[in-house]
Parts: sequence; structure tokens; C-alpha cells
Amino acid sequence: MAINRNFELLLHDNQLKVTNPRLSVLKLIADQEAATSQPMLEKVLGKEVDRVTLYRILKTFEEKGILHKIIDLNGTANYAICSSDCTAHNHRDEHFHFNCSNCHKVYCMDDFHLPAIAMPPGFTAATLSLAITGICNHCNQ
Amino acid sequence: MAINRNFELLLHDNQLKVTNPRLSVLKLIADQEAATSQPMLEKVLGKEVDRVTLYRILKTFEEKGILHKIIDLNGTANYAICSSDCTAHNHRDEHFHFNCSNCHKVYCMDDFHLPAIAMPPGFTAATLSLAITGICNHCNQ
DNA sequence: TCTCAAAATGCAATATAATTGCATTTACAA
DNA sequence: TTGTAAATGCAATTATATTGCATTTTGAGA
Ligand SMILES: [Mn+2]
Ligand SMILES: [Mn+2]
Ligand SMILES: [Zn+2]
Ligand SMILES: [Zn+2]
Repeated sequence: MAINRNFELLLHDNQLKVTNPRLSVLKLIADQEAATSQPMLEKVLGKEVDRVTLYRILKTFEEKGILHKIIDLNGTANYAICSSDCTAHNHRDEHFHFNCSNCHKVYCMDDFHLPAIAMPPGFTAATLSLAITGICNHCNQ
Repeated sequence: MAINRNFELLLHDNQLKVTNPRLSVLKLIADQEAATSQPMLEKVLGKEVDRVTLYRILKTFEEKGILHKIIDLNGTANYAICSSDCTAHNHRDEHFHFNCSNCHKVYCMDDFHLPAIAMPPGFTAATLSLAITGICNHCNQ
């Protein structure tokens, strides 16, 4: 699913006002091939966007289905653009995440399907989250 | 794999001194059917064990292969006793975790095996971590 | 059983991450 | 162009985690 690069339109479609902080956040995240960590967002946006505003923007975008939040295995928050068929009421992020233990990037593996898992009696599954740790293609040369 | 309930012996075997804080932590965690969250540990141990001591005990136990640490989907740390064949040099926690979205407990699903996943070219996998969100057997009545 | 060095603990200070309240500014519908 | 709801920025607060150091405790060896 291609990503919508028209950020003004994307904000309109989600009943959100078009502001510079929001556009900066979207541009920054959409340009990365891997998910962007909260510390990196803070570092890059630095003076441009207040820390609290950043938290609020990320929360809003997550609720609207614009971004999805990935807590990596260290507990750090990472953000990636959702595929264009995510909405506020129907997040579909049924892919797995690859955590590179060298560069600490988090990759969304959109093209790989998750396996079906049998659940023990009494337990009902809603969502499934698979994280794989290893070395990414760049760090492998 | 059964859990070793002789905590003094367990500490000895790991070249750790037997102290009350360590015994309290072990007892508390081993008694739970689900993994115990850091906030819960702090709350229950309260006056008994200093917060910093708790952090250090958990870190030591994790390094020795006595406990394993599970960062849940909210980024909260949870701790569970490792199966008895975990050692400092060879952690084997090849099971998945079930996060109940009602009671927020984290269950170790020891008896279920993880599937093999095909990796994209260039990516090499080392460990695999599967978290399933849903409703646990208790919350389902 | 006693001694004592290494290990473990507790407290204070500091660092990092996230949230809340509120005054001010801004976007944009009308 | 205007008015208002939404969004932002700053200060204060709360939560989470780490570091340094003085004091206490464990347990191996005398
Ligand atoms: Mn993703
Ligand atoms: Mn587990
Ligand atoms: Zn890498
Ligand atoms: Zn439950």
C-alpha cells in the first residue's frame, strides 16, 4: 500500500488543522525507511517543535490511524506511517517488526505475513505483535 | 520445566548471597501465575525493599538467567521466573507472551512453540519475540 | 566460632521520559 | 474579515531509571 505524500490532504482527511509542527513531524517520519524513535524525533525537531507538542502530535496521529507506534524490545517508542487503509477505527498493522541490534533501527516488514497461532483454552486473541531481533541489511554490508 | 522453589539453593547456585530483599523478590514473582510488573513489585515490596535495590536485584537476576524481563506493549517491564534450564550464558525463552488488555497481566506461554519466519534478503534473525494481545482466561470468566 | 573483605543495601542526587494546567497564538469556517 | 475552537509553548509535576557513596551484611576461610 503506497503512502500518501500529500500531507495537507492527509491532515484534512483526518479533520486536523494544517500546522507547521504537524507537517514537520510527518515529513520527518515519512522520509525514513525505518521507523523513527522518539529520541530521534526530539533530537531532529529540537527547536522547531516543543517536546510537549511533539508528544501530543504523535498521540493524535496514532489515534487517527496516521502513524503507528512500536514499542521496541528496550521499551523505546518508535513511529512509522501507517499504510493508507488505516483509519481511526480500524488500525491494520498486521506485519512484523525487525529490530537491528547494531543500528537499533526498527523496520516494518509489510510484505511478510504473520502465522496463525493456536491459543490455550480460555484465551482469546485480538492482535498479534511479532518482533525479530537481528542484523539488518545495511549493517550486514 | 518445573520451577525451583528452593530459593536459597537457587541463589547459591548462582554465586549470589542470600539476603532478605532477594528472597522477597523471588517469592513474590514465583507465586504469580503471570509475570509481575515493575510497578506492582514496587508497590508490594514498598517499605521492605528500597527501590534502587529492587532495580539492582532484577538486573542481577536477569543477567544470571534467574528471571526474564518482558517489555510489554505499553513499554512496562514485567518479570517472570525462567525455566530451570536458563543460565547466565544461555537464556532460552523461546515462548510467546500473552498481554491481557483487561487486567494487563502478562502470561508466559511456555508450552507453545514459535513459528519459523522467512526473512527478507540481507536480514539475519537472532531472536524472536511474539506478543499476543487479547483477553485472558480469568477475564473471560 | 570469629574475623574481615567483598558484596549488597539504602539514601541522596541526578538523569531521562511522560503528563498536566494554563495562557497565548493560530487555523479556518462562516 | 472575524470569532472561536483547536493547537501550541512554557512551567510545573509525575513517573521511571541510573549513579555515587557511606554503611551494613554475608559467608568463606582462619
Ligand atoms: Mn510497523
Ligand atoms: Mn516469558
Ligand atoms: Zn542495522
Ligand atoms: Zn486478564
